[in-house]
Amino acid sequence: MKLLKRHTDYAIIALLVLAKNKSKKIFSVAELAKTTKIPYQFLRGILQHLHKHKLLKAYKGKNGGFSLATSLDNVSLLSIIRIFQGEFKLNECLFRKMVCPNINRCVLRKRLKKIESYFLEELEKIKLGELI
Amino acid sequence: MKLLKRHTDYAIIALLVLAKNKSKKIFSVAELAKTTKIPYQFLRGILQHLHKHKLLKAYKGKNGGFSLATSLDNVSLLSIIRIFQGEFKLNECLFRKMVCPNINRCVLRKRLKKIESYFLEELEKIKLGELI
DNA sequence: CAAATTGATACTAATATAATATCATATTAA
DNA sequence: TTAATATGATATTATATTAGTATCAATTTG
Repeated sequence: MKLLKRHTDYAIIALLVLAKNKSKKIFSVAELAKTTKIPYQFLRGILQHLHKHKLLKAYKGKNGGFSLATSLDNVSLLSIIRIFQGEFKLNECLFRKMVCPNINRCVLRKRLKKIESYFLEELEKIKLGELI
Repeated sequence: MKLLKRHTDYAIIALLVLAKNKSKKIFSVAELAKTTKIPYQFLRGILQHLHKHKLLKAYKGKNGGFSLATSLDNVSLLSIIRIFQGEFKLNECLFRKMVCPNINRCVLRKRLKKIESYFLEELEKIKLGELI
């Protein structure tokens, strides 16, 4: 079972290309699609998402495109995952409340929550800046 | 993003019912489906899977059914997840080798592998026996 | 004003998950 | 012995998620 979706993968690849070419600054989707070999329309959607989440600046019109809005040292792997995959939920459908009528007391839920928390903390620690 | 599939959930529910009714021992799929409200055919497939993986004994013919093949103290949450979901893969499609031509040296992969390992170890520690 | 670019959104395709149906085989009890 | 009742195996269908495409509107710039 894959824990990372293609969206997440592509987003990181695109962000790293932007970070590696600081001199150029603004890339159009077409340029990025070409250098990364990510399907143009798909990549467009991804970059628009990153823009909505303030990770990219967008420039409309001729010679427009996207540029990094922040240093990747401040951007965690987890933050990208969250944008494209939402939260990881480990105890989501377990038992559908049959076993644990009282959620607060349920030992299992607590343990799962703890595992989940560690997982998220570690993914938060990984910054994209380290990958350039 | 849900990390547990319905199969896993249902499997655990069924196993717990079997463990809670030690006196009865053998349950048919029909009985289990009724008490757990899990769709009959779906549950059948799940129990057949658990049988294949030696967690259940199967009895064909009239008055047949399934019984626990082992104490749930020996059965981890992870083992059930593995049966129905396969392995969790955290670094599966990350970068499609663009960033890391040398897998062995890649720092990111090592870190992801470590997170993954902790995750699996903790899920292995949780035994279904504790949930009865 | 024309060309190039993103914004928004609707659509299609592929894959994975969930659920159902059915025929074959084995067992048991009347 | 045989009819009823189970599971074994497997094929099929339905639904949801993920992946990818298309398009029109709005904006910018030369």
